[in-house]
Amino acid sequence: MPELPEVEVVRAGVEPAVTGALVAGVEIFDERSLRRHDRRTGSFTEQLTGRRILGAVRRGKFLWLPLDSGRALVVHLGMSGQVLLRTPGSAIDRHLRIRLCLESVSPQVLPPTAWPDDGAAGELWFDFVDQRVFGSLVIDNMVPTTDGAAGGFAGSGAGPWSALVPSQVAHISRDPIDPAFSQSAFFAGLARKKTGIKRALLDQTLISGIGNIYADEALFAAGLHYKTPTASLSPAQAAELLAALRAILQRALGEGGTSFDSQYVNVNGQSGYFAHSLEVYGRQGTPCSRCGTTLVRESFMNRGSHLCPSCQVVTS
DNA sequence: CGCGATTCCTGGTCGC
DNA sequence: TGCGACCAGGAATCGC
Repeated sequence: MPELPEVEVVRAGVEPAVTGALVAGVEIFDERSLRRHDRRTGSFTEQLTGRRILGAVRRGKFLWLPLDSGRALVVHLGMSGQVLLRTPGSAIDRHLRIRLCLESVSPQVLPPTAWPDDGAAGELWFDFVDQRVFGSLVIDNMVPTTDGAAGGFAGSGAGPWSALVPSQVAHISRDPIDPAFSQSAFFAGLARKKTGIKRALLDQTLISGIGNIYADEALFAAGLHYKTPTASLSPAQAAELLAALRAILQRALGEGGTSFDSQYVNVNGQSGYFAHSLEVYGRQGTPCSRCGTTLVRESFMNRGSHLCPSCQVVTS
């Protein structure tokens, strides 16, 4: 389940390989991965073929590649999406949905597993692989950010596209490790909403990049029950929750993200290690690391919520 | 207007 | 052993 750390691993992996590359061709193996593309502005293939990629940017779980046309290729991994960089001639993945054929890529910026060892220098496959087809690729127009800051995290890249964001991403809030994230707006939003804290964390409009795994982990770290009304949080509790979110996202990022199986991998097909560091997610039936109480898994919002019934109780 | 339920989708797993 | 039911969940959309 790719969340912010997993998407950032993908962004950092593709950035050096795609920046400056020319899209020489597009192969569509499954139209469902283009479900969110608005065809009224032109076909996906027409708007991508012949364009040059200028960088790789991420906000929350959304990734986009600005194009020299002024638009951007927006990538969302959904539940099971992967981006794999491959040398032409590699075996076809079972769940390959869309392939971009890239040209004029300097061999020295390719990941080691994509180094060409024959006459294919400068050519690279950008494979969008997605088993459950919840992810999507779209070509979108760019709009200015409301605060004038960068649209998202772009690594070492910058350009005229920096203070722009794809229109399909504009309604998503900044994520908590974005330098332009507004703490005051986050706290004000918590005070204004009339809903439970986990629902607010998963709703990407107040804060972005958080999914089911890191929501459960952060709520455990902050000692909060998932149903705690957002408006009931004290300033100290809200600050502690935000600090917990940042700490967990940064730690997961440092470990290459969370992988349970081959469903989430980096652009070279390798798994991250954060699954070993999870305190509550998937650990129902085992003792809480803080108090020893048996952890439980409850059904909430049609998904699992993992928590310690002693450390995490509704306070109001 | 905003919250919360529904929908999209596949493959692994479980029970009969 | 085989087959059907069920579960995992990000985010747009719809209904109330």
